[in-house]
Amino acid sequence: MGKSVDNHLAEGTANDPSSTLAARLTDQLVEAIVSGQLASGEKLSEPELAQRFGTSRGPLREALQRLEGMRLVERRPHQGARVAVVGRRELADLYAVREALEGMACRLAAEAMSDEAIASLRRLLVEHERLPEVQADRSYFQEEGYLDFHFRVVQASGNDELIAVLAGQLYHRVRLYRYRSSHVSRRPQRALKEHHQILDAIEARDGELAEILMRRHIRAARSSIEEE
Amino acid sequence: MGKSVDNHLAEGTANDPSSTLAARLTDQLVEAIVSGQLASGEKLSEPELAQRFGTSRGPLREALQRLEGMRLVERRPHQGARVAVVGRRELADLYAVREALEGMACRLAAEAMSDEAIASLRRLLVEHERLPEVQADRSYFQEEGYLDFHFRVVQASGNDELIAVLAGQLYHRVRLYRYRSSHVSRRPQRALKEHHQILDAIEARDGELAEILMRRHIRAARSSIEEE
DNA sequence: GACCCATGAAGTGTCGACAATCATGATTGC
DNA sequence: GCAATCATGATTGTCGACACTTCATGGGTC
Repeated sequence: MGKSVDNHLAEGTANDPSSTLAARLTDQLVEAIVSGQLASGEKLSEPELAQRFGTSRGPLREALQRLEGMRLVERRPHQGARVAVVGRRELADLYAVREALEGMACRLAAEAMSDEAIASLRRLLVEHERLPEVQADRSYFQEEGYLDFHFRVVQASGNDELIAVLAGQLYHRVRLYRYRSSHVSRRPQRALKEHHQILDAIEARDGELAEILMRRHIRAARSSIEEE
Repeated sequence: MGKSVDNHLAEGTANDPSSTLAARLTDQLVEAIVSGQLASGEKLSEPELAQRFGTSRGPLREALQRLEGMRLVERRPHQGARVAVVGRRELADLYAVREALEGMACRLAAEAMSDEAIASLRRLLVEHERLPEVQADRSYFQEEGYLDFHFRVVQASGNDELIAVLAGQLYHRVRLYRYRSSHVSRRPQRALKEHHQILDAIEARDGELAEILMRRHIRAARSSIEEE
C-alpha cells in the first residue's frame, strides 16, 4: 500500500496494538470502502461485518460512527448504514470547496512553510517523477501521491481548522470517488508539473501566486474528471 | 432557547421520542457544552455523565463520538474525553476558514437562492431589528440569531459539502467560543446592517459583491472579538 | 530525603444478551 | 385479482458485566 513513497493519508493506526480495536477497525473499513471492496451505496450489516472482521458489534458500531463523521457512510436510525454515494454532483461540490480551501492553504503555506519542509516536499515530487506509471504518462501513483502533495501543503498552512476539514473529511470523499470510478488521471505529467510550479511559488514566498496556481490546478483536475 | 425567533442551529431531535436515545443525548450534550454547563477543557467521565442523564454508557459513548466528530470534545484512547478548548488562536483559524467558505457561499447563494427564501430571510432580519437587545445596541440575540442568518445563506448555496462543513462542524465550535467567553457582540446594529447589505447583494444577484461584503463582515466580527 | 517499584482503585474498551423497531412475505377481506 | 393487514424474521438500539489500561497512593530501597 505505502510502497516506496510513504503515504500520509491512508493507514493511520492500522497495526498498532496499543491503540483500540475500534480505531483499527476504522482504518480497515476506510480501506475497504475506498478500495471499492465495499461498494458505493451498499448496505452495511453490523452482524455480518463484525463476523467478517472477527470482532463484536460494539467496536464495529464505533467504527461506523467515525466513518459517518468522515462522511464515508450514511446512517439512518433503525435502518442501518450505507456506504456513501459520491457521484458527479457531489464531486463538483467537493472540488468547489477544495478550490476555496486549498487556495487559502497555499497562501498561508507560502508564509509559514519551513525551508526544510519545502525541500522535503520537492524531493517527494522528484520521487514521483521517477515512478514508471508517471513516466509512461499513465497514472499518478493511483492518485494517492497526488493527494499526498496536497496534504503536505495543507499541513504546512498551520491552520488547524483547515487541516481538520480537509484531511478529516474532504480528502476521504475524494478518495472514495477516485477509486470507485477507477479513476486514473489522464494528465499525470501535467499535474506533476503544476505541483512543481505551486511549490516554486511557495518557495518564493509568493502567496498570491501560489493561491492562483493551486486554484487553477484544482479546476483543471475537476474538468479532467468531468470530461470523462 | 428558541424564543420567538426560530433557531435552525440548536436543538435538532431533542425531544423526538421516535429517534434514538443517543441522538437526544447528543443534543443535550451540545447544549450543555455550548452553554458552559460543561466547562471548556473539563474531563468528561462516562459513568458520571451516564448517571446524570439517566442512561447507560452505551448511548453516551455514541454521543461522545458524535461530539468528537463535531470537534466539540477530544477523545484520547484509554484516557477519556475532554471538552474542546477554543481559544483565541483556534478562533482566528476558525474565522479565516469561515471567511473563505462563507464568501464562496454568498457567491453561490446569489445565483441559487430562491426569491421566497430571500424574502423570508429579509423578514427574519426585520424581526431581529425589533428585538430589545438589538434596539439597545446591547447584543444580537445571544449571537444565535447572528449565526442563523449565516446558516440560511450557507444553505441557500446549494453546495452540500459546504453545508456539511460549516453547519456540521465550524458553527458548533464558533458557538462554543461565543458562550464560553460569554461573548456579546459590541456591534449588533452594525452587524445587522451588514447582514442587510449582504442580502441586498444576493437579491440583486451580484455574487461578486455579496462575497466581498461577507468576507469583510466576517473579518470585522473577528477584529471585534480580538480587540476584547 | 529522593527516587523507584508495587499495589490498588477508577475508568475505558470490549463483549454477549435482551428489547424495540423495521422489512418481508403470507393471509385475509373486499 | 388486488389491496390492506398481520405475523414472522432479521437488524438495530440499549443494557449490564467483565477485562485491560491508566493513574494515584503507599511502601521500600539507595
